Amino acid sequence: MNINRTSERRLYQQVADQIRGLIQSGDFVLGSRLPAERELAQQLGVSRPSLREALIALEIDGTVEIRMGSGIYVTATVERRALSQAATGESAVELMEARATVEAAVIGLAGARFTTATLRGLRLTLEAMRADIEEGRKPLEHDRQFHLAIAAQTGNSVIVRLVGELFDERHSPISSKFRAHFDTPATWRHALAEHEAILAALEAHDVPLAQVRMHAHLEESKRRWIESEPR
Amino acid sequence: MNINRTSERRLYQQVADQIRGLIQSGDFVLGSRLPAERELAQQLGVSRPSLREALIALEIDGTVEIRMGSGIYVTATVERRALSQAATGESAVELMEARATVEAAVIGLAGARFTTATLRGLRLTLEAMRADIEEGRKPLEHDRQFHLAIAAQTGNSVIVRLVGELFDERHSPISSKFRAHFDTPATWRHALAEHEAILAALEAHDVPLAQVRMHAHLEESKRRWIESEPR
DNA sequence: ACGCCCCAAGTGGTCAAGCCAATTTTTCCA
DNA sequence: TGGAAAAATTGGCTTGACCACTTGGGGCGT
Repeated sequence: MNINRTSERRLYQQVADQIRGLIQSGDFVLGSRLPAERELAQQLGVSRPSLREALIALEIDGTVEIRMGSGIYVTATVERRALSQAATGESAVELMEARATVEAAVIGLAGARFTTATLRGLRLTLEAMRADIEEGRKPLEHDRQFHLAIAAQTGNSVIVRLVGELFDERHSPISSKFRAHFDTPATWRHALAEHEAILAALEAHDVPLAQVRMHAHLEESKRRWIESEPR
Repeated sequence: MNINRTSERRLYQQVADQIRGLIQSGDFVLGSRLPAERELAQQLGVSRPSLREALIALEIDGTVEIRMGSGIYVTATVERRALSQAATGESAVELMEARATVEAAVIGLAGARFTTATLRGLRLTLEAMRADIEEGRKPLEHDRQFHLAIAAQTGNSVIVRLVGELFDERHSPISSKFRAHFDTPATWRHALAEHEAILAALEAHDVPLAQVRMHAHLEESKRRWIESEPR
């Protein structure tokens, strides 16, 4: 049907999205049973193992429930999940503003506690981030490590957990899935430059400047994220 | 290896958990490449298609990154997620210090946005809190309402959620169980007086003073909590 | 006529084997 | 010694087969 074999996305992702689209359009109704695997695979023009991979993705995100011997049942619709998100009223804007507020306060608390050794650790994290970018890898892990290392300087594991959770909400694979081209080497390079500016302020022991720069970094990250939202 | 073929869980879920366990135990290191699909399938005693289904689950939850022709790379560890869930590793001290940090930042953001009407609403909340105390009721709900009303002035529902979650952790039934006599009318009256001081600063439109007083309030609340800890 | 049991068909679960495409490594030649 | 090409290794996807569970229909007994 509509599988783009030249796409960089994995086939299971395309097939899963296609099924979500069929559910959203009403072709597959909430609570109803989908066509059997063999038939659905044929309809979508893929093999049964590939369809099964797509169904796993749909099972994980709660769209379908799979019952051996019985069938595949629609348990959630894209609209319902969108509604659920709308009900909490949380958006990317609010998440990033919350992060900016929290992490600016955190770096304010942590800023005076950095030593030469811990600053050096931050430096190494940024160098690892740079190496990731240059070698074509997503520097997500080292990005996260940078934010958590700053939070860790507070010596407060609740703060570390909060910063980690907020970071993960920003980067959850499920939320990122809807933004095909968001994180590019160019955007990662911007993020790295902003991290460098934060580190420079910490190295200068200028905590207020570090706060301003952390806040600016997260505002910029918000802007990059929002600009990539499909409209 | 350790696949339970009588288990009701799907094979891919068991295999995915097994791989998470290997990552957590250090057999597979963050950033490193896993054994190739064919080898890993053999090691775990499952077929390659079954392993691939497990890898999809791990890709979706961010544990691994899969690169065609290159390999499967560990991008997240279970330890970090375990750390994220650690309630036992966190103390009352850390929770209250985290609250102080976050809520001082929040009132800094919210402070300039109060109007006469919203300040009046805060006043009514404090009067309800006083009535609770005088009538022998725990003013917990109005205490919470006071903190959330301030957070609500930011217009950011993520911030409201964070403040609410941190408040609830402070007052969760499980954590409160260990402190049979912590909250007394005397301690509540102290808390109320501190809330009054915060409100006075907001009424004077003195946001920095409101921040200092919110911070002091939560430090005092920490002290009251810790003094009641059984030793 | 209704209820129960058994069997067959239809369903998902897992596997083996093969081939294609991308990446990495090794080898060969200039 | 370095670069290019070939080979090996990697993941991606397919075909086909068999196993296990569920459901529905038919037949038999009360």
